[in-house]
Amino acid sequence: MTYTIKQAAEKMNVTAHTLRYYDKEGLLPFVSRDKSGNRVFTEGDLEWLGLISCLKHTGMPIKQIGTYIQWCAAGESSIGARRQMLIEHREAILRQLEELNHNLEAINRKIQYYNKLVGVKAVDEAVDPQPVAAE
Amino acid sequence: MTYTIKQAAEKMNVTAHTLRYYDKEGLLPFVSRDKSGNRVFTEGDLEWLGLISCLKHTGMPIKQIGTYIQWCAAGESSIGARRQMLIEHREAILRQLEELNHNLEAINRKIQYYNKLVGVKAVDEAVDPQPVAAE
DNA sequence: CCTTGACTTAGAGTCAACTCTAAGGTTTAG
DNA sequence: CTAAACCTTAGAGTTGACTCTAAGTCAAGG
Repeated sequence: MTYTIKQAAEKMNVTAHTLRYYDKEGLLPFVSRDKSGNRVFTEGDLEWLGLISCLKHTGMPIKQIGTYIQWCAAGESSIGARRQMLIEHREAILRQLEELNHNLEAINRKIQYYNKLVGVKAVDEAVDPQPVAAE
Repeated sequence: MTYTIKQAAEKMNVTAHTLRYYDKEGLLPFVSRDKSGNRVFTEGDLEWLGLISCLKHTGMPIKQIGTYIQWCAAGESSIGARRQMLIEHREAILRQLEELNHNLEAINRKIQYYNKLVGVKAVDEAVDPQPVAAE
């Protein structure tokens, strides 16, 4: 079974415009065309889209995703480089997670502080209450 | 002890340009000026900057941070609204964390797959190895 | 045959968040 | 006294990632 650009876009939770933009940026070299020039997405292509979505949502810039995809298209000789890029990207994700958790704690403390002011009885999972900044 | 815009920017890991931009967007109503019109940052101001940084790094748009800060400046009557905003923001952070962890697992599987191809002996903490997409 | 609706392209427009420039003011060191 | 090194403003320019428009092609239904 294959998909039109609209159907593929729906499955990926983006617009057809966005998929065309990705194609223009070199992210979709694997997508083929039918006799009248329209893009045809296969199940395998949707897996590629899933990978792109994964990299995008972890903060990799479109250009770098393009580089990665081009490396994939270039074949086995690029496996070392691809592996290295993903390892560095994993480091970036771990730093994001750390920062996000740290900031979440600060927000939690602030909410706790507001809960006290407003007189709410321990509704949320609390950390020890100390405001991040004055006010 | 007080700080110039450059020193405050350094402490916050942004440029002085960025702090002026934040001021223009209404994020720094608390910062006062010296007799010749230059911004003077107090220790308390740096705490505010810390809060702004926290909200920014968890994905809150500048405009919304502006709204929050204006609410703070408006006094006690806005405590309920501020609390509500932070509670909703916490939900957004938790969703981000969930997605980030999910995508991290996919990246880990892909790295494991490359490790096998490249013949590396279990260097990293592995999840069960399955590639995200073909190739 | 003709309209409807999906697709195509090149290229322009939008938005957030900076990032920088120009032109000028003030304070300190030589 | 003046040059360096800060600061100020208004406003223009950049970047990344879309987002949309215009003009056109193509296949199916009435």
